[in-house]
Amino acid sequence: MKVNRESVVRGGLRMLNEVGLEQLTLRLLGRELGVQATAIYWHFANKQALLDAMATLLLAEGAPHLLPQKQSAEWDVWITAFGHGLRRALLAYRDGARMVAGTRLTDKEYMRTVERIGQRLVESGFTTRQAVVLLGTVYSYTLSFVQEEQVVYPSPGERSPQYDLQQRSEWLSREEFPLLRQAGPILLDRFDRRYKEGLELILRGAERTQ
Amino acid sequence: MKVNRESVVRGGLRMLNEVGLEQLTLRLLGRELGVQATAIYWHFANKQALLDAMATLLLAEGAPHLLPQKQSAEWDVWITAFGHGLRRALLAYRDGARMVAGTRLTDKEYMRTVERIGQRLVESGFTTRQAVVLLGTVYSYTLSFVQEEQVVYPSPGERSPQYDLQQRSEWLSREEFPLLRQAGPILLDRFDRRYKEGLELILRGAERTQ
DNA sequence: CAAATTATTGAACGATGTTCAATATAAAGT
DNA sequence: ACTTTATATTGAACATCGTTCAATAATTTG
Repeated sequence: MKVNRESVVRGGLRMLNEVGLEQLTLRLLGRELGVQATAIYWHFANKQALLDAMATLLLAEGAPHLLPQKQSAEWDVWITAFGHGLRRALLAYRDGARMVAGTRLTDKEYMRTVERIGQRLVESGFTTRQAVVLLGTVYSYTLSFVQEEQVVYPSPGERSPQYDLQQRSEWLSREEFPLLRQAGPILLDRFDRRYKEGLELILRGAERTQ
Repeated sequence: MKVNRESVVRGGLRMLNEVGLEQLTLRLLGRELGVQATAIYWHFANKQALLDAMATLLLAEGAPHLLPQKQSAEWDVWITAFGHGLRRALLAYRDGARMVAGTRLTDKEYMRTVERIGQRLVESGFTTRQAVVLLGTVYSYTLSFVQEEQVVYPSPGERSPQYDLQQRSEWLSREEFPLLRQAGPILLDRFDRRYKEGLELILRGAERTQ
């Protein structure tokens, strides 16, 4: 078999979804591609470089969904689309958020999109600094949120048995942790809803600087 | 030499600061403690359990600084103290944020503090859900922010040569990325300032729900 | 002082990322 | 068509890692 940079990256993402980041080894990927593991080193300097490329492709694939339907939309619609689009892109692959968190981007596809959103913010009256801070805050929030989310839901829909709600409730005594006890369902269920609410918090904060 | 759970955890954090998460091996830690690596397995089921304990201690050490000076302070002062205190705790150890991001807490010390802050929020008029969402958003934002920060500054004060500002500017052409080009200094310098501004964004958003 | 518990050792295992010379495959030059 | 060069893959090997486990030491208990 013969491979190239792109087929290795795509195979990497395919295997990532099947076995997760921890179990994604070069030997496994080689077998998937019908090639020895060492052949990958012809296309990538090391495993980290491959992970960088995988993260870059993940974001590039998601980039189109980071923009709102109507280009004429208000700036807050742009930010909302950015946040939800980014989350969706990260959720598209198992351990997507953890992978992206540890990588350096090597591609400009995603950057072009961020540039557009930033420029839209500046058009709306934000200073460059305010726009960068706002985008950075949404990015950080989203990346970390999805990292947590993917610990509870390794693959979309299938919940890890590690995070049992019942068990958590028993561990936190009613007397000492009345609030955190109620927090369980909020933190571990309905991630969609909580993500939206956190994003709205940032959004409403930005409304006041704009 | 004889060790116990605590001396292993403290030694682990000491070595973490010296060599970073990647280079922190059980053999190295064993040598530091004057013991074979396998002796650690008497005190911890596996490496992840040790990392969990290390993360737990990191947060427990930082817990006192998550509270404001005056208990009578307004709720926004409590949130600010929580954010900055958490960031400070994560920065206290090399790769602190990355370590905490991948662990499950096993101790209640940190939780007690979060419980208090949450209760303070409820006293101030937030619903339980609003308080949990607010705290969760600040937590996510901070964890991810510091993860980025620690890539650029692996140890406090010493900047990684990987993230050269000059180099970044050259990579991003002036025509295509006018905004992201200006974003460089904002994103890679003065992390203190940018963190504060991002936190204020969340804070001001919360003011409107309260 | 003996028995039982607690803790450490040292050898070993399987797996991983990575290196490197040898070799095969494809492209380019004559 | 044949040779040369560039591109890509192989297979063996290495060092290191987390981890297991029986043997042994150190400590506590009866």
